[in-house]
Amino acid sequence: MNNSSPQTDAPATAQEAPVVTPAFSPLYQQIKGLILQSLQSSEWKPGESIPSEMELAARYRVSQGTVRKAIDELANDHLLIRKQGKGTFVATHAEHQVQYRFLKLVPDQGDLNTEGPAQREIVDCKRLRASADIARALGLRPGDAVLQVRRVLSFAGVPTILEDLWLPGTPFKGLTAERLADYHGPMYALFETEFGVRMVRAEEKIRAVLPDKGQRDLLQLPVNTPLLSVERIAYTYNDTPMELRRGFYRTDTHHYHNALN
Amino acid sequence: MNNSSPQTDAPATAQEAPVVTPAFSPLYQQIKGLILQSLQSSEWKPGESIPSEMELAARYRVSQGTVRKAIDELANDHLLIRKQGKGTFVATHAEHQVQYRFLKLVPDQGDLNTEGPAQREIVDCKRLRASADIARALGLRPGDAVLQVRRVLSFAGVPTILEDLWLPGTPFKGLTAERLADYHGPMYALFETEFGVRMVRAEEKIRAVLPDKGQRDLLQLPVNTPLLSVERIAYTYNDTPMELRRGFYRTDTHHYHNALN
DNA sequence: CAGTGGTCTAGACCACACT
DNA sequence: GTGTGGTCTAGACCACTGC
Repeated sequence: MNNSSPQTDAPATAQEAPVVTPAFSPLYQQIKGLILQSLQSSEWKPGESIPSEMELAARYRVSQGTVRKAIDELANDHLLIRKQGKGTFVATHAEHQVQYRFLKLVPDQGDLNTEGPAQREIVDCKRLRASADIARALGLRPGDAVLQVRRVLSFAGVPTILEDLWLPGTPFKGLTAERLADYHGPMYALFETEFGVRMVRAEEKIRAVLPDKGQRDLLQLPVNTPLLSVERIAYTYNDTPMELRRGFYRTDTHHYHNALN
Repeated sequence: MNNSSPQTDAPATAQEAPVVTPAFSPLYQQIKGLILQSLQSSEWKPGESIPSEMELAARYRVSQGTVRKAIDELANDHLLIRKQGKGTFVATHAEHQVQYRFLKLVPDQGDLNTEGPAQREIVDCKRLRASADIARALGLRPGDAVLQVRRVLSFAGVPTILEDLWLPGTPFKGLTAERLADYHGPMYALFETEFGVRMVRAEEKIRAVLPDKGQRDLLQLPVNTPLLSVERIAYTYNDTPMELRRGFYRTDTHHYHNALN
């Protein structure tokens, strides 16, 4: 736990030794790493509280302030949630607060509350072998088993989002259209509780496209209606990609909202 | 500076007295507010260093740790930039690090470095009276003077972005097409140095649209090419809107990149 | 009331940049 | 070396929650 041999140290005899050895990791970063390990190994599960700052300080033999700084960063990354007077909890996609953390489509008038919950329809759900680009996105090899899901989300009865998504077959063994349809709540919450896969961050590439006939029909669109194409890769711990999602959003009544800070 | 009369206190005799008085503002938040005032009043200008933590602690009669926490938050908001060993500096849009902080369009292959800088062409720049929607967005009254700018950005010679932007007339008195064309560097950097207006955050509404003929010609597009419509409102201190920008992005060679945390 | 996170302080020491 | 921000500690007290 001291700095004489931090994890990031490179052996002095390494083949391609770096010119400088920037390796220095503060104690609180190391603590952060240890907490992260406990989260990954499900020692503390989503929704549960983790030990108090004092307990963790004793466990890791550091001061409370150091644990605090580690937790601060994890809370900032939305991996933990602090609740004054109650404790620190493992974040979960099931909470209403963060229900739509990754969905940035909002109605032009009103907000998600006035609009009410989305109606979901699973169009398709099947296992198949990963094509080259799917495999690359998910860090798999072409031909590996993946699960493909297609669904439509409607707001106030109007089909608004068409999504295709691909999941690696191994971690999601046993996921079926029925289980998806039966589950009421965010899809990422189901992934957490049923498969122990927690999505912690994502990246999106957004384009304007014209839908093909199949997409147009599913969304009941007139011809020449441009759609927002949103390609998302969602990551679990360790920057491991766990989902590729290609969404097509109607933007005549909704828009993609983004805050730039 | 004590909590007996924080800024957020509400008079007990207020007409619509809240049921609870949550008014409690930590010391470091008050310090943050004081630093913010100095930034607004240009006591410290963009690019300059602010006093050291010890000096500020003495000035505000608090401990260094309290000042540190205030600065931490301001650095997180990108209002200040900390440089170990050198000092803390007022953030500026002129630095290469944050040059394109608000532009999320990136090339499909390579990155901004391989692509090189954008070519800019000012198509139009004129003063006019604000329409109802422009006025609403900028917090003005319809008929107030505004500056309207239209420009095209090209990458590797290919027109890629068409932007219309509106600025409130008063703060930007003296801005002309010539000054815009002559200035080499980010537009927001010019706003800082020439008009003392620093943009600190922005919000964007993104849609997929089909361009009209005028837009199509300026971007030299074939018919039926959908574009990304990006409507941005940029704010300076105190959440004061200072710019409305309507951008149209080609997304056949580029995409809008967004990180979800 | 006890237990939790949140704030504030004071002091020591480390890493980095300049001179 | 000196001054800057960055880390770590230890202790005191405050605010919120639930018993």
